[in-house]
Amino acid sequence: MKTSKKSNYGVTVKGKLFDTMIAHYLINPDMRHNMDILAETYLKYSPKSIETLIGKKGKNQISMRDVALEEIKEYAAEDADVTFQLKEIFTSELDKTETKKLFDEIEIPLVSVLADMETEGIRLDVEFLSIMSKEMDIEIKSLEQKIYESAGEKFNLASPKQLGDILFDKMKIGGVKQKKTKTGQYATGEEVLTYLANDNPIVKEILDWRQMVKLQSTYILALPEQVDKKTLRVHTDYMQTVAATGRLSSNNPNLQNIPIRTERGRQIRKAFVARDENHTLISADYSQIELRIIAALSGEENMIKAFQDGEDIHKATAAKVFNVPLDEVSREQRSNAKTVNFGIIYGVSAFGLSNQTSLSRSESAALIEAYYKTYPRLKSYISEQIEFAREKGYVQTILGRRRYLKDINSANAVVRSAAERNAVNAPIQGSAADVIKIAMINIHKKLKEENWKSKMLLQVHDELVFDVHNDELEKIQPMIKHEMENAFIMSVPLDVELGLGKDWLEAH
DNA sequence: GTATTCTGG
DNA sequence: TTCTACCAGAATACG
Repeated sequence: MKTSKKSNYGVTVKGKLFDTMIAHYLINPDMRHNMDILAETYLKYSPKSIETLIGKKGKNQISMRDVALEEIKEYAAEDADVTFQLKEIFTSELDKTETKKLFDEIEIPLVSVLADMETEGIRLDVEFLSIMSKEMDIEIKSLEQKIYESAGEKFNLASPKQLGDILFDKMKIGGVKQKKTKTGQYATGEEVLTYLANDNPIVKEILDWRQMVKLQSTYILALPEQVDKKTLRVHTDYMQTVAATGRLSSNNPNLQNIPIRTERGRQIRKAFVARDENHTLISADYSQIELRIIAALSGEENMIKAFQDGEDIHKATAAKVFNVPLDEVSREQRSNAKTVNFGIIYGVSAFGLSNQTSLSRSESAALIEAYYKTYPRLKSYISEQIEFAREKGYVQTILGRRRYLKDINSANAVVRSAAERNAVNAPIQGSAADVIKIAMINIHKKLKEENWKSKMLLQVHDELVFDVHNDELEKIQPMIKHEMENAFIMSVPLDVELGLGKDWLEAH
């Protein structure tokens, strides 16, 4: 959402909406959707660019309100004309691609839902982050000392190039043959360093340093700068036409990648708090939504039954694949089954699986074979998706959202395989996006029509975060759960887990 | 502007 | 024989 339905000047847009970017996003999500490109592509016409009026992006760019009316006139009229011409074309294209319903009933209603969420924003405990920042600074400085001492010199730790030269040319860590990036310098990514962590203590220190600097620069220092002066809250911008699968994306700031996986990182979530002492955050999370969708779409009875019986799906998978009783599944077996379950969604290969687990390539191949024996319909579903893509040139979600795969018949095996993985992944990821969008629209409607005080604040792909007035705490929980679990009925039940707390860490 | 790295689902 | 997981955004270095 670049433009919000409610402007900051008290004007509320009414009536039927049509948005050429959203329309084109449904017609072909992989392409660009800005008006200039659309006009060139569909009207063979290059409109007067906005930059000729306000200058290029940057500090010298002026505001449209400072441009003379006479100059604006031509631009504005052309803008309206081009938009209208595109609308005529896209209306028939939506019909042709059978995405009209998706447009009218999901994407367009979602516009005002997102506008309200963006306008609402979420409160940030700036004081908390400031304390965290000071503690982090001390740890970072101390690690830098240690690292420079071990390296025998000072250098720019943030430069992967300099770091690679120090570690591999000077210190000879891990022997002579080291992985290089495509530009020829040493690879120093997380994967490489973790592999070498036991060779020299400096490696672990660098990993720690990297993590802390990341947290400091991307979150702890950056988030407080994004607090709005008027509302004292952070207002993310949801992009509705960026992710080719149908997901939303979030920026300025991105609130869809706030840390959670490491202990140090997840502390940052304590900074996202309820609006005041009369409110509580509720986080509502779809449990395993993508696996449930692939189970339903494939009609794989063994997997469907596991979900219907409310089993731990990774454990249940392990029991079947390794042929052991449910209560004798080891931690490692469950972990490996979990990796394959996720791998299926991404288009698993023996190589990829062996990279993600401690298994060798042949063990991985054997595991995948046992997996398909357990869930035979999954294997045929994957083949059917690829076959569908080859014939039609696209795949689709449960709501008919399309993704075109131009490389599906490519002679280049690498390119073709990537398209085949997309043929499997896009309907799964995209259908999950469809489901949560339906839930968001329905919940937003209820909150408005029934005059709830509580607000929906955030969406993180399979999670919704609400700022709930304490008076409504008991009543809202079953409502949220019901709306999310019944957004789209399939042969597999959807399951939503709720959590509450004064901050996002406690709620999640 | 591109490459690398790392954060999330 | 090779070397790939799917979808994003942000910070930083470097040419």
